[in-house]
Amino acid sequence: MPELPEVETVRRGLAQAMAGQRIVGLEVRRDGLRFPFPADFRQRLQGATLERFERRAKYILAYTDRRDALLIHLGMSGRFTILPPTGPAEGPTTFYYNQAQAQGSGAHDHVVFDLEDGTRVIYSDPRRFGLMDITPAEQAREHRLLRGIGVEPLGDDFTPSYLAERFRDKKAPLKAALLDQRIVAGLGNIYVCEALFRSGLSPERAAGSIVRSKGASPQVRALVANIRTVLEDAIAAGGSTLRDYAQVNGELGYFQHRFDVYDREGKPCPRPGCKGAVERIVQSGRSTFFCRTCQK
DNA sequence: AGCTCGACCTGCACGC
DNA sequence: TGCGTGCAGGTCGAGC
Repeated sequence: MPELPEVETVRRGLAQAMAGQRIVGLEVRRDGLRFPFPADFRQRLQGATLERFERRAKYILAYTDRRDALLIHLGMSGRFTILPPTGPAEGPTTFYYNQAQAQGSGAHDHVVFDLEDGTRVIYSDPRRFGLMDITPAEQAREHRLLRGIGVEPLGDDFTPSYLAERFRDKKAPLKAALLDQRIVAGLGNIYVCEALFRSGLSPERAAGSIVRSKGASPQVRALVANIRTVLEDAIAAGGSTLRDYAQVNGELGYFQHRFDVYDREGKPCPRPGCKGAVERIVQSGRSTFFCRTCQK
């Protein structure tokens, strides 16, 4: 699922449902996801109050009143489902989580949080590429998985001169360079394709080739601007969808979004006046979608 | 040092 | 219907 905009949408949804609340029950149904859960994982979270939710790259950091941070990555297929209490309409202490039953499955529900107000939050992840870890809050941003990650593309440090510096002399194709989390944090396969399309840049082109000897070229500037807007647009779409969608079935993360090129192989190029078609190629083992006519 | 690729998992869409 | 194949929004670490 998740690239930066989806993770940000999930972060906001979790904060809305969980911040300020105590975890009164925590069920951990397997040994781990991508990595084993720490031995004291459950003990450190059970009874703790969740204070605030941050995002770094595609990671979510949930800080507790015990000076811990719960580190979460959704991998490819991680999802959170929020089930508001539907009781106690039918009884003083009974809460019905019938939405979960309506959705069936549950086979991949790995971690279940029960909060003091009766909300239940379920993490499910069929492929189990996601991860959760618990770490002291002060060191959370220096966690081994976060150390070395590049700048936030929506932050002040993501500038044309930064990108030019990191791309200079780089022979890897633009596609691979933008997927490299050590350079820019949070881009994934979809938004790299989309940002390159908006910029009119070929994903096959060497990253260093858009850098002028002096520094940031117009192409670098355009790419930086387009990366920002493609992410902001997606967050806006997720945010607007979040309200309705989360009310319908409690799920956070996926939302309806139109892409210009991603997963549109063979379709006409959406650029007005362009006669080209969207092409699919494979770069470092992953699909790239682009229009050869307008992306140079 | 920089880059590519396999590995980690399950589910789903497709063609035969 | 069943089976094999290829594909999926990520990323770590081995190996060139």
